[in-house]
Amino acid sequence: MLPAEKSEILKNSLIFSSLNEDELSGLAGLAIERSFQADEFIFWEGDEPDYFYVIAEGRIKVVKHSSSGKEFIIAFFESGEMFGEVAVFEGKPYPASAQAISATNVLGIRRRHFLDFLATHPQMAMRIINILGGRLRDAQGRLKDLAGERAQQRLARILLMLASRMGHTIPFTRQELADMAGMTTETTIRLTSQLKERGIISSVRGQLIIVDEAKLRALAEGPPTV
Amino acid sequence: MLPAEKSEILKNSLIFSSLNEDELSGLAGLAIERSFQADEFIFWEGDEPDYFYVIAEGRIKVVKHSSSGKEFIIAFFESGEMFGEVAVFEGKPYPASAQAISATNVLGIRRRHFLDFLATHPQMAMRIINILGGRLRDAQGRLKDLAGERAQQRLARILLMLASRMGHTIPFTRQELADMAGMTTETTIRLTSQLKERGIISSVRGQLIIVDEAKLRALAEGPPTV
DNA sequence: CGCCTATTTGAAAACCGTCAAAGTATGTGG
DNA sequence: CCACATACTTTGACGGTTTTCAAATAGGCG
Repeated sequence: MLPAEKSEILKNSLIFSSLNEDELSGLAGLAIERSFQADEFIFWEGDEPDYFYVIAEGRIKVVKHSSSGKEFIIAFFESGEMFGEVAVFEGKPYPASAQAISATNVLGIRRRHFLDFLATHPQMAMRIINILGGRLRDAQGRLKDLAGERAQQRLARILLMLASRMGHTIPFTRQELADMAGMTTETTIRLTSQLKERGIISSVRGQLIIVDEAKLRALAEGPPTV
Repeated sequence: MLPAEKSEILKNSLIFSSLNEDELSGLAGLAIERSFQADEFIFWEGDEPDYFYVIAEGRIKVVKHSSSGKEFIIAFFESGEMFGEVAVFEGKPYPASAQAISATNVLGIRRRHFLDFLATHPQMAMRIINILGGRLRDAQGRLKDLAGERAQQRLARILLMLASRMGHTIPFTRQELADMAGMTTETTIRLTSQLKERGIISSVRGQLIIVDEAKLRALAEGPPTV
């Protein structure tokens, strides 16, 4: 891949879009390209955090496994987004694994290089703070949901969150939705079947379409007002 | 309160400890002091994020309420720690409420002042990034626990987390532990009773003492090896 | 067409929540 | 110093939501 292409990818990313050409090509010179097929792992929980990544193309999910082996999807990311950054900042092993959902190309930047870059680009640090803040807010909202809401509401909220990022067509299987909402595939199927009967969603194999967002939003808010 | 006292408090905080005297007194000049009694709220979820806070003395908890009114403790903080920062960085309403656990004094710094300060102190920004990264890692671990682990293991992990921060004597009621672990008070009591029978903890009203940390750690890892 | 994966359905059971009641520290006021 | 109020802890029974296990159906790709 040409350096100019790497620059272009970085320019299109959420974090680096504000950099000028010189800064971009400086970073691009440090970046390495890696490609993954669907289901391949970019890194595993516990690995040393040598790289932080920006997605050039494709989608990845960040997962953790419970002691019984059940998978939980902490987050998923698309092109332009970064991942693996928390471990890089702290210098501790990755707290979760990253796995490609579809064929994916990423740019990786070495921990050391990235930290040096950050130290010399204060506005970049502020941007990172904002992104981390947003992710923290998000995680805390999900914590509350998992602790206190019923499966029906958790699923509705996951669907709304996905819709706000990707539009009304949601390209995930029931199993993936289940792993995001912290429930079993069977439960997700039973709940989505209900939603289909009520005309709130429609679905085809491997994806789900939100038909009536207003009703879904009402469901997410609380139990059907008695 | 004298400016010098405010400086002293900031100097003892986790985030500002690396600042020099001039920087400290500059910040101290911007800080206001506020006091709260146990159970008073410092701010409510949804409030405008005018201030970010550093604890001078006391303990606070950050809570969210589920749609059914159940309380969930997202985090708690002691002297020297900061809270309310996520909202301040993003300029969006506080995502959770903050409530004093005991009599508490805090220093508040206005959003605008703090952002200005950050922009001119890059090493401070890096520190914030580290703290946010740590909190994010923590939140993600808890997400996985809530989604995939049994009540027994969740409780054990909460106790271990508290022990690592406060020592083996844990000054929380069963109800507070329940609100941290995402379960009911009754379930917490039943589980702690089992732990007491097995000699892993002892307890008096309002606090709990870890007697056998090794066994607790084994429990936290997974179901008792059959 | 056949295989693999995704979706669906059913029945039984487990875990934990809910509700109710009672016991036990702690502190306060008389 | 005792009595009472309050909050924390404990216990039991029951029920509901969700998981678990099992089996069948259906869609897409080579």
